[in-house]
Amino acid sequence: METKRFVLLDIDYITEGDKAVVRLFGKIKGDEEGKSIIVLDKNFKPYIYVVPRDIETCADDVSELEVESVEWVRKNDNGQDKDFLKVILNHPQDVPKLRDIIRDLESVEDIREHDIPFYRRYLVDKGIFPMSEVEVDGKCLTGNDVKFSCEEDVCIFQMEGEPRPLESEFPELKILSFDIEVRNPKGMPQAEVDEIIMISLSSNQGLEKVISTAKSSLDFVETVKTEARMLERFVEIVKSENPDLLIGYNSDNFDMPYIRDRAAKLGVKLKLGTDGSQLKFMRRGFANAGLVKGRIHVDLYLLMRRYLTLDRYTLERVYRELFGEEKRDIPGDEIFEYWDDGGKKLEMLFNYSLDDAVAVTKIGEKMLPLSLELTRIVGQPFFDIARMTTGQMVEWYLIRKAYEYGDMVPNKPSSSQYSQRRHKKRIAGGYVKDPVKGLHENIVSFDFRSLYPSIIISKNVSPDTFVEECDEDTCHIAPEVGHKFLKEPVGFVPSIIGNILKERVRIKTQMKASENPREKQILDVQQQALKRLANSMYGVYGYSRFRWYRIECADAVTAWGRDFIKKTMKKAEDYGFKAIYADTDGFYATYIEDDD
DNA sequence: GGGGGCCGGGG
DNA sequence: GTGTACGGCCCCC
Repeated sequence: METKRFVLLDIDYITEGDKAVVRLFGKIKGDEEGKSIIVLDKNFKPYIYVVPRDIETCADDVSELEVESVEWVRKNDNGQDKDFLKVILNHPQDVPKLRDIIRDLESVEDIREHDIPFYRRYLVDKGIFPMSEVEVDGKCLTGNDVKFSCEEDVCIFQMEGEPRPLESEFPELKILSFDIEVRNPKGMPQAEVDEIIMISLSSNQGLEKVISTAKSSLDFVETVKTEARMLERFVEIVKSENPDLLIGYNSDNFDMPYIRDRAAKLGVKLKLGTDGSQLKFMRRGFANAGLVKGRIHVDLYLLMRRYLTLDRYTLERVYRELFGEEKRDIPGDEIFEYWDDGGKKLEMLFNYSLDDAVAVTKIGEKMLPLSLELTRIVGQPFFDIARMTTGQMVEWYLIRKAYEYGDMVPNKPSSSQYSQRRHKKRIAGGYVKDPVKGLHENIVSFDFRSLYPSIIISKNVSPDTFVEECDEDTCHIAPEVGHKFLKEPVGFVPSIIGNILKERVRIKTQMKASENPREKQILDVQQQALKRLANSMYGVYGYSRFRWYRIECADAVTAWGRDFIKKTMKKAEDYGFKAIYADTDGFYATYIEDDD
């Protein structure tokens, strides 16, 4: 038996025979530092919970079906302990196959936790976190024992027992950015006819390169004979650089699909994965996501839309916002002219293209740490986190916490519940005072951005403490709307926000005490991530798609918020401030100086 | 006023 | 993949 320690980069599962095998993709720590590893776990089974009408009949009925086994469990469901059946299935794909049959059984009232992807279930149940270190016992496999074709220098490891999470430093990650240019003389590029003319690459460890079919005296340009060869070189460089993160700008929507289409046309295999697999795509609603196994493809465009508030999100605009300097730009419809020119203008095009890749690396270095910390806190793969809304992150964080607390996760709304929620009269939002016109001096701002989390904690606003009938002794009663929340016990969401805020205070203290600048910086990002999470937590009550949706909770929080902001403004006026403008989580006031 | 359709980024 | 998901704006009735 051997032990391996690695940074968990990604996770998925494959099927061997009729069994699911979980694969943990990582980068080894300690001996063999930096080498890629794929850890196989054959011993995790999918399951769902069943709410029985009559538990014994129900257990019999379910056992008749093609299931692995049935267990009786007791779990807390929205504040009450109840009996459930845990139905363990043979394969993850049996879940969608069998859940409707199970739900329709006469002895079954409902099914729960039936739509949690297998790899996410694994991360939650095993208590391990992507971008953190994990330790496993087991043995190395040779190529013949492995069912997928893999590069020979990747360690394939058969796990035995349980993975162990380790307290770990923030890992040093290798970033490789890429950007393609296309010769499109007419309209937007069409992969059917418009060739890729260059691929630019930039890493956070100094690589700066442009691969192209054109010759150049510029030393960062590598010339290849054909476009097919260019794509092959791209794959070779990705493999030899072996980055943890592959990043682009709008690459989910443009670069990745374009590379795929051209490669298909030219007969080039894009074996970019550490397991030797080809570039894949995942449907994600309105956008597909480019997937490279064992590395994490991140599209910065999506992240910038989330983190920055701008009128536009072009690479140039984002770069200017973050670094305060202009980046040169060639309009897309002129690129072919620069290419065809072959001289000075082509040289400009090479520089521009490399600049784009370098800018992506710089933006990534600045903006990725926050998402990486959120990954370590929420505990879902970085690939997913980078494509989630904050609301979804909150939900997955709560799912993990529900498991830790022994709580049953609420179901997602059915489509009819969803449209009911959407059509309910919108709740009153934050307090808004229209601005007083004019130019004001001596402005002070009062910021209550953390107001909602504090209200949720102090008023114990949670779906499991919400009650219809109650008096002021045992309940907090919201102003205006009158919703009631038990003072005791502490609700699920208030308890979690309380822990987040406590943890944040601990990290801030540690940060202030730290002498190490790198550590200080990491701790600072950690506390920012916790703040973000705490401040987004309120959203789960008011967003119609969420499992913990409870409009009365959202309604009560904003009611207490308005109450609080108005009282504070009143207080401020007593001290000589005059409110000019207020909106939800803060207000601006001028200080009226005494004339005497 | 609310439902449907389109767009964002990329070249 | 234990899927199929955004939010803002414009137009139109």
